[in-house]
Amino acid sequence: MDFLQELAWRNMLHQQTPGIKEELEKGMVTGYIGFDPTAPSLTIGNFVQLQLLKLFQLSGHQPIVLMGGATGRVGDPSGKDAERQLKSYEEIEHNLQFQAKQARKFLDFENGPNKALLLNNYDFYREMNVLDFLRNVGKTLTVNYMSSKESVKKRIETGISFTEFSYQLLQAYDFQCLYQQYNCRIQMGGSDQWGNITSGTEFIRKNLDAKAYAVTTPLLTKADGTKFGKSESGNIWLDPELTSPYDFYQFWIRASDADMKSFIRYFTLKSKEEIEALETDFADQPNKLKEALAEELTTRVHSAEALEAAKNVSNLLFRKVNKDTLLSLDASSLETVAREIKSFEVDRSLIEQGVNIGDLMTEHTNMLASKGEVRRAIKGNALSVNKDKIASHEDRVNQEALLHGRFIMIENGKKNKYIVVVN
RNA sequence: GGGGGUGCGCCGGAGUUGGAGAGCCGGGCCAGACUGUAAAUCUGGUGUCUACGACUGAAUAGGUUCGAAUCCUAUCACCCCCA
Repeated sequence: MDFLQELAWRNMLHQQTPGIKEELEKGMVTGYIGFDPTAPSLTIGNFVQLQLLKLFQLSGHQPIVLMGGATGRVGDPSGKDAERQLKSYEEIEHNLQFQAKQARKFLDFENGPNKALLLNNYDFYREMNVLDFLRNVGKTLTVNYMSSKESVKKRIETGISFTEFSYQLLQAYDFQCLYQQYNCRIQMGGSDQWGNITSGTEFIRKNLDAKAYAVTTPLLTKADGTKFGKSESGNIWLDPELTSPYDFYQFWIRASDADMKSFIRYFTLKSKEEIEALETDFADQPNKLKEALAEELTTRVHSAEALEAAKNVSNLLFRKVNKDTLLSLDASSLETVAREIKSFEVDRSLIEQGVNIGDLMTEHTNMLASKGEVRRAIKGNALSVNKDKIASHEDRVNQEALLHGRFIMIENGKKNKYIVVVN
């Protein structure tokens, strides 16, 4: 596999520095991508970067995952129109541990001369004091050069702290350290990182009198212009506690047709031939492509078992949708559904006494935020209990609604489904 | 340090010369219909509640007034000009 060709046909090649093709053809090269631990988990946005490292490794090169223990403490101004809120050291350390664990799943850290490495850039600064920094790092670039970077220019009007302004120095020095300590020649990333990355190649050129290279991928955008990686309910995380495997699977199934063309090439490890075959069928069977994508990614990010559960639940909830099939489900199937979708536990006595539908959905669970929302949903014919539409906000739910003596399925519209579990 | 301005719904805009605001337009978002769990289109909705009604609401806290988003005082945030 040729790394650059692979990126090219996947439409993942945005910018590259000259000479990189020749460098990669010489043999195994080491390259890295940095990840700042500003969130408790990686997202599918970060997954694109992991995918890039994966393809790099599959091409016979050595990937480095560089966790931003240092840079995360400072904050990258790229793509932000306002100053970031600093995270506490404890939070950053906690996030870093979690993200590092996640990243380990996607690359081969065990075998071969090109086995992946996981490093923390805090190690580069542990022994450094502020004077060392100013003399050894800060002297490399002029403020003029740094100010010409897009990430800084955009903030000149609205303001940028010295802290965030310095960020590119840290990232550039990272690259220099990796070059010296690990012979790392390439830095990759999203196209928004181009400025930071080229600061790094500049460092290596000036301080080491050596040549380093950069490759970036186009930032993934959605057909409707909204940011990739966010659903209406927020980020899509790789952590199953934050985004359940079912929700993760559903994210791909529900994706817009128009986005499929880029998604399928960005996210799967399928061969060019397989992808082209799927794309040919796409017009007739758009859902087949979405399923293929959802299946591969759910397996890779979670597991085969998680995919199985997510698919089962999806089938139960979307394929066979009438009341009879719901009633025919056995208790263990419902148990599975309750684990995968949002479920709420309530006291048995509550249901035995009979509870108002609005109270149940707001006070006793938090399916909806207010009773006004419950009324509006009922008015819009959106609410149902066990597949029976709710006609009035005065309706009550009692033990007759219990399936197998302990489950109630409540739906708000086609997509928002909840299970109430009685105990 | 001095002077001026702005601040209401998730966002953008319009409007309010002390006299009716849960309140205009657009976007977003939610739901319904149609579909394929997609898009487009059409329809309804988008502060809270014990709901044909009531309550809260114009940055925050006070004040003047029969009546305040509008006037006054203080505070906060942002913007502009001068130094």
